[in-house]
Amino acid sequence: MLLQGLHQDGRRLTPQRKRVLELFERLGTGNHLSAEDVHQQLAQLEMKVSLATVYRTLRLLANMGFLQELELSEGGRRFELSGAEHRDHHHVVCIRCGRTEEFESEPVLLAGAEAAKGFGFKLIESTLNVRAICPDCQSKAMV
Amino acid sequence: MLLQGLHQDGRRLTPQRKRVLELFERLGTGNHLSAEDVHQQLAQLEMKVSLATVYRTLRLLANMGFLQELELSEGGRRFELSGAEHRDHHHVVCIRCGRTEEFESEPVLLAGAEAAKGFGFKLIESTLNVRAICPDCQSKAMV
DNA sequence: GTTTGTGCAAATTTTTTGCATGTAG
DNA sequence: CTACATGCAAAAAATTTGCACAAAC
Repeated sequence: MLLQGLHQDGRRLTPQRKRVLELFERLGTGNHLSAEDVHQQLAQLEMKVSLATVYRTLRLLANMGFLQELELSEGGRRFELSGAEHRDHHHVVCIRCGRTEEFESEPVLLAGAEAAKGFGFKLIESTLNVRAICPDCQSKAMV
Repeated sequence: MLLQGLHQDGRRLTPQRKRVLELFERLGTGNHLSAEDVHQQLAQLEMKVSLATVYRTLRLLANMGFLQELELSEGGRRFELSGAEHRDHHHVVCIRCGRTEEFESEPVLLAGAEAAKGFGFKLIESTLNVRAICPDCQSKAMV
């Protein structure tokens, strides 16, 4: 899968690229790694990859859709494996307590795909973020 | 509003903080500014604020909820005004160059509202984030 | 063999911080 | 008055890049 994607664009499958992707797969979804994290984790596994290459590889894998770039809070961008579970799922988040519920919606995906197409963009994925207040927080006193 | 929020935490309303927030309000929707952008725009308006203070202020305003940090752009974080006047518009973001297009979609809003309702949440706003690759970046080499 | 990729170190870009001075409350 | 905030410049992070060498195809 990685191999085909690479060859399709005249790119090469190197040990470094395999290592980076394998690291994410080994950790599973839900792990948010910065470039520095990836570099250090690989070093600990005796599979050194230079930091510059980590950066280049993260960008490559994200562009190819294997990884997903996340919102960066403090200190750098983070990436996670884009697994089926987290793809195209949407979130309802309580802005008070952070409680999060997930849902799916075909119309939303469709709208996202059409919007991308309308601007000439190549779609990767779309996520709807609904900011709301959960039942518990609604019944609590306003601050 | 800004004043109250600040005083509540023992903070002060300075001209600099007012200027940064006013800049976002003046530009209105559809503006995703990096710290550097804010700094330059204010300079052009003869309302200089040091870059260090811009960074400090963006973080403050985002924490207070006046600004919202956006996901996914190369070369720095971006902020936009959050609030009733500018809610419910969606973004198509190029994951490589950060180019962002906005759009609206009734079905998306509907889906968000229904999802919130389904979980018993009280809706505040919803934003669809579409990750994609823009035409320019599709044609550029990746290394 | 080509052509692409890597490592290294240096260069850039982005963000934070220490400190003296200024100022809102 | 007295915290808190600003500006400046320097420091620290984060990311990119030039180039010689290595290696995938």
